[in-house]
Amino acid sequence: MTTYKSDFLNVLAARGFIHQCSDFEGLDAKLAEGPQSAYIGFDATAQSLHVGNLTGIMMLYWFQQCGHKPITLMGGGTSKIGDPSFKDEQRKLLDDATIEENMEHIRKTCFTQFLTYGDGPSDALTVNNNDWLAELKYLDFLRDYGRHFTVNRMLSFDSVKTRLERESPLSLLEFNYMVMQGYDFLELSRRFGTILQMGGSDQWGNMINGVDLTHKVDQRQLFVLTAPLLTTPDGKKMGKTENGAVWLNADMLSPYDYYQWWRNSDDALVGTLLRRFTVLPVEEIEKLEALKGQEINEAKKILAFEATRLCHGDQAARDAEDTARKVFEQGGIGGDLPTTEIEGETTFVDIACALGLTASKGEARRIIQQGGARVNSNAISDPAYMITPDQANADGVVKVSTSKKKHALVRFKG
RNA sequence: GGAGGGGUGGCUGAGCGGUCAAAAGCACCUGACUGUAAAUCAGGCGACUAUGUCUACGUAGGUUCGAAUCCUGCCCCCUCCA
Repeated sequence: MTTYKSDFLNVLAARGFIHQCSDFEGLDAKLAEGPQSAYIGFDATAQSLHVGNLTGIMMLYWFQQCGHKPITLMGGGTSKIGDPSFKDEQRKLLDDATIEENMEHIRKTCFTQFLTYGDGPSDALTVNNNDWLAELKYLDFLRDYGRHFTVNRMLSFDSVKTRLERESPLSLLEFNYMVMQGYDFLELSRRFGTILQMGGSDQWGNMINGVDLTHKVDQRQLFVLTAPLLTTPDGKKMGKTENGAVWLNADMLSPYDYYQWWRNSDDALVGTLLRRFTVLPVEEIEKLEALKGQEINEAKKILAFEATRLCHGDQAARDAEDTARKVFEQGGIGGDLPTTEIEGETTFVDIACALGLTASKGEARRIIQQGGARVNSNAISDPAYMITPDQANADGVVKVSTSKKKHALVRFKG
């Protein structure tokens, strides 16, 4: 493995974050000189970020750990456009209020868990690109910056090509996304002396535009660094659960579910995930990923615990781990399981639906027929099965399950 | 503005008057095998007050005993022409 002069690149290399860089030597030299600032852009299209964004957050985390200043750029302005990269369809446009609300929520619930914000030299900073994008004058912008972008080149990016090949319309608005993103980098370099933009490898095209633009306009050298996209061994994108994205915000995905998501990762990925999403020393990770067969479960437990700890804190991680152990290793009940209170008896079908274990009553019935339904760990087969107070344990709780992995609790009032 | 093609379930994509809640594939769900993994295999996959009812094939109407399928208006997309 190549050894760099800068701590940051060494850490990133050791932890599998490096895919491409516009200029390794140049960047390495800059970083070795002293504290620098780098940024990553985040969409404000939802109330929370998800594991897909976690690679970027971890890069900023290490950047800060190495004494540099990370900047989280919220795409308040660009979210009004929507990144068309590799998408088939035009995205829905969001209104300003929603974007504003999303940004605030993301900053509070996601970033502050991983980064230290403040005014110090290596404290993190959040900026909103709407601050400068919203004020651009169309004609001035075209004359000053538009002339540096050739359509010939813009058309050559893969992100655009997919759209064109599918004969799926790409509006001028969306086509401008990469121009805006390029301009962001220029703006940050002017405002904060930012020299580096990081991101996933799919962002390479968008990112490199900022380097070119700044070089042409300000004659300054900036850098981009991309991380390999996280994929399953068969090449699919990672980051989905049965209910959608793996959110970082506890309101949208409970720490227990978050823990479980990591706990269930693919064997082949455990090493990669440990490197990327925990802060355990690399030597320790090497030992863990050497485990074979069944033993690899131990590595997964550590992965799940550490990843949950980073995102939700020590206590939440312990609780999640505790619940998982009780439920899966002892066939019992844990406090982190979703719970609902009812009065009197109800059908299994109704309660499974109310708890969100199934999407509809029909699905609940189907699961009973298929043998996935359990009450207090005993399989049931009657579609009209009733949950009654006398099934409750000493704590007044009944466990209902709709598969081997989906459990919830029902508590009786009184 | 003109000519032609097209809009079908989460996606791809068949159907082109009844047997269509709509083929097939992907995705997803449950089970079996395992190790809370992968692969494989079996089954499932609109909703509900459930042998029935309701909603669904861009949208609004019409023809018909009966329409995703035929007709008309409107909206949107693609290709070409002006």
